[in-house]
Amino acid sequence: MPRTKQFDEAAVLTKAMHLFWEKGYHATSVSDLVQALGINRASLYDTFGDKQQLFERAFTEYRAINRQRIQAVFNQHKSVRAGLEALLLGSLEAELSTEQPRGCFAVNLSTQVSPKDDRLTKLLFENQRFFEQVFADYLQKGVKQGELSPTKDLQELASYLYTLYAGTKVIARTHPDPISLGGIVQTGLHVLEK
Amino acid sequence: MPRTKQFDEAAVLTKAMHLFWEKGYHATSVSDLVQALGINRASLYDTFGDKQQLFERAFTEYRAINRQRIQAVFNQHKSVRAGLEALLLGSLEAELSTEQPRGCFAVNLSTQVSPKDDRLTKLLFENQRFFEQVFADYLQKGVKQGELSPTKDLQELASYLYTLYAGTKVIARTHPDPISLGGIVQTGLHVLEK
DNA sequence: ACCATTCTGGAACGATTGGTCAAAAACGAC
DNA sequence: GTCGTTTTTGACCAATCGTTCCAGAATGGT
Repeated sequence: MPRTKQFDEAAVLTKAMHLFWEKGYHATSVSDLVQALGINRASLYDTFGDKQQLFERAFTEYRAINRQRIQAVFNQHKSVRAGLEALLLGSLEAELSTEQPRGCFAVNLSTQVSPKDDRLTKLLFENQRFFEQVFADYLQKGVKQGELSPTKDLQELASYLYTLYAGTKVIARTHPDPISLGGIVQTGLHVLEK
Repeated sequence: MPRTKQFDEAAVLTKAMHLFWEKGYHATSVSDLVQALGINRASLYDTFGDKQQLFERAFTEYRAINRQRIQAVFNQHKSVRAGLEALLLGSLEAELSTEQPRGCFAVNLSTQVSPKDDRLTKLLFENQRFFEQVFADYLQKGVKQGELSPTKDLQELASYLYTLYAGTKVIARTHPDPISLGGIVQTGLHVLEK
């Protein structure tokens, strides 16, 4: 009966994601959001509830996008080593583009959330475990292909790769130098060798 | 003529450091500080200027302490590999103690500071470069001892080690599991092998 | 044309933010 | 003790925070 939605909710959510991603939760005010999203203050509260809920939806959105992106990169490469390189180096190129905030939303959040905040801490840990599993599955493919030695502890290797990923994301925020980061990735991936 | 200082400025600064370290800049209010430091609001402003200056002094304090700690660990171990293990694993034990905030103040700050904040970004990059140099010097010692192959690019290795350090500090914040982290460190240090 | 509903602009809410000020209390020198 | 200086104190400031509300403009279905 009534009128249709005026604004694209998904597009607005993406804008919110970028803001929170770049500035973090506390440094992003509702006024900042209203201005950046281009919708009215009341519409924001009507659509998303409150700041906290908007933040969580934005983060959830990020997780979905990031998951999709990583799996796409993996599927594009037959060689596991090449896939991991592409993931770590390809996302580094993204750091240099101005359209996207630097670093990884989830990694940023890990250092911003209080360890006492059980809800978000748990969410972050689940996120970490999920990506470790994605890494582990991908490594398993490498073993089957004969690219990786079957004697390796894949779970441990996967945890290590996530740590390496997080580390590169941290230093990419303050100094996204492709040359330096490229060397780091090459060094870090030496552990894949038999 | 005047009177002597009423409170221990260094001790107060340490408390401020812990607060900022744990909660970050924006999430720490001046009221939080006043309560935690045990001094009056006006005394805080009289002694440290404003919130920003207090934060920078607290971070500077952290850098000094952390630098001292790292160099002390290195000096305690003849083997470079053992020294690096002790640094990465030893500080992990610190994560479990409740007296100290989790993670690394500098790493946390890297993901919290806006890349547009030239002042702090530069400070963080200097901090990174400094530790990379400490790592490189230590690795050099390993080469002289015959522990490391002289063919290695020590600067690149040092950058990698800082990245590994940062990564472990990130995941230590949400899930400081010594077993998992121990495995990650062992895996990450395989790159030291000739 | 009308109604239902959604969005807009703005004002206003109490709470909290970072920061200030004048007065009082605490001290060292004499 | 008394004076002079400085720290400490608690009240206080304007600004901003997240949030709510409402009257009117805008729009789609019937």
